Amino acid sequence: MVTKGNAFDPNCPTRTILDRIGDKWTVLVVLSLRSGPLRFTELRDRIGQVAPKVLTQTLRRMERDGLITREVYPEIPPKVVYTLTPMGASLIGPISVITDWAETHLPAITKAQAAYDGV
Amino acid sequence: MVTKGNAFDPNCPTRTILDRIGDKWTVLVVLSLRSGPLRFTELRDRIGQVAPKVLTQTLRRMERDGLITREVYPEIPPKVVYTLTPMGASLIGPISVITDWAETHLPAITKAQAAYDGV
DNA sequence: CTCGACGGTATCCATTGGTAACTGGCTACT
DNA sequence: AGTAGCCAGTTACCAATGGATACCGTCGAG
Repeated sequence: MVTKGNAFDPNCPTRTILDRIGDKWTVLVVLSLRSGPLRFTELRDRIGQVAPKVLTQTLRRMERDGLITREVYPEIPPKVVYTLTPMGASLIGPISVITDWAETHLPAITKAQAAYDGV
Repeated sequence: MVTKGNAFDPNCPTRTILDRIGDKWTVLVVLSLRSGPLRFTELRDRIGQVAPKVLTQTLRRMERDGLITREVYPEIPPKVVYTLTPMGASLIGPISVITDWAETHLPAITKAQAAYDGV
């Protein structure tokens, strides 16, 4: 019944992960780093409208979770390079499944919303 | 190739969906309704520590998105039944991919966190 | 001597997530 | 008669989070 590693358990493993996946920027960082390491500002530019504070938070959390590595080159001007770890890269597949679903169903969702709001 | 329906576009379809998937309770609702329709309190009990206000918000949003249907029986005491739509049910697959990933990698993540915090 | 590159902080405000208490109509118990 | 309880929420309120804007230090270039 229900799930194995039970999503309904407050201490549930899955919840922890979903909080990451669901995070607005984590997914974008993973996709951005897919084709190779990037520096802070490169990520910033690539992702778009993300505040530096928020990007920093996201990257720190991802580093803590072992999804990316952060390498600092003590040069001037500073250089920091972010790279996907193998575990981080392994997220690309699952993420793609979700984005595919999203692209497939978005028209239906938009339609449903319009219908609901119209009523 | 980056994405098609580009996740970096602020008006991106994928972002809209990820906001739902990432929502703390939506996933739990989908999984709860997987095996059949449920009433409000049944959902509440099944999911656990969710405040009624928050559950209501979640359900309304899901209804608007066309993921569930809400049927009201004007009885006393009231009866409201929530059911997955076909579109809602089609989310089970993608969600499972994520939860599988989560269960597989959780040990590694926990370890990474411990290592990071230890430093 | 001022400017810009880089990788961030500091400060502040708005939105959201969440808690606790209450509603209303009816029935069942005492 | 009074009281308690069921269901499906709502209301009022508070804390945490997300995000915009501005600023920092160090250095070389002009």
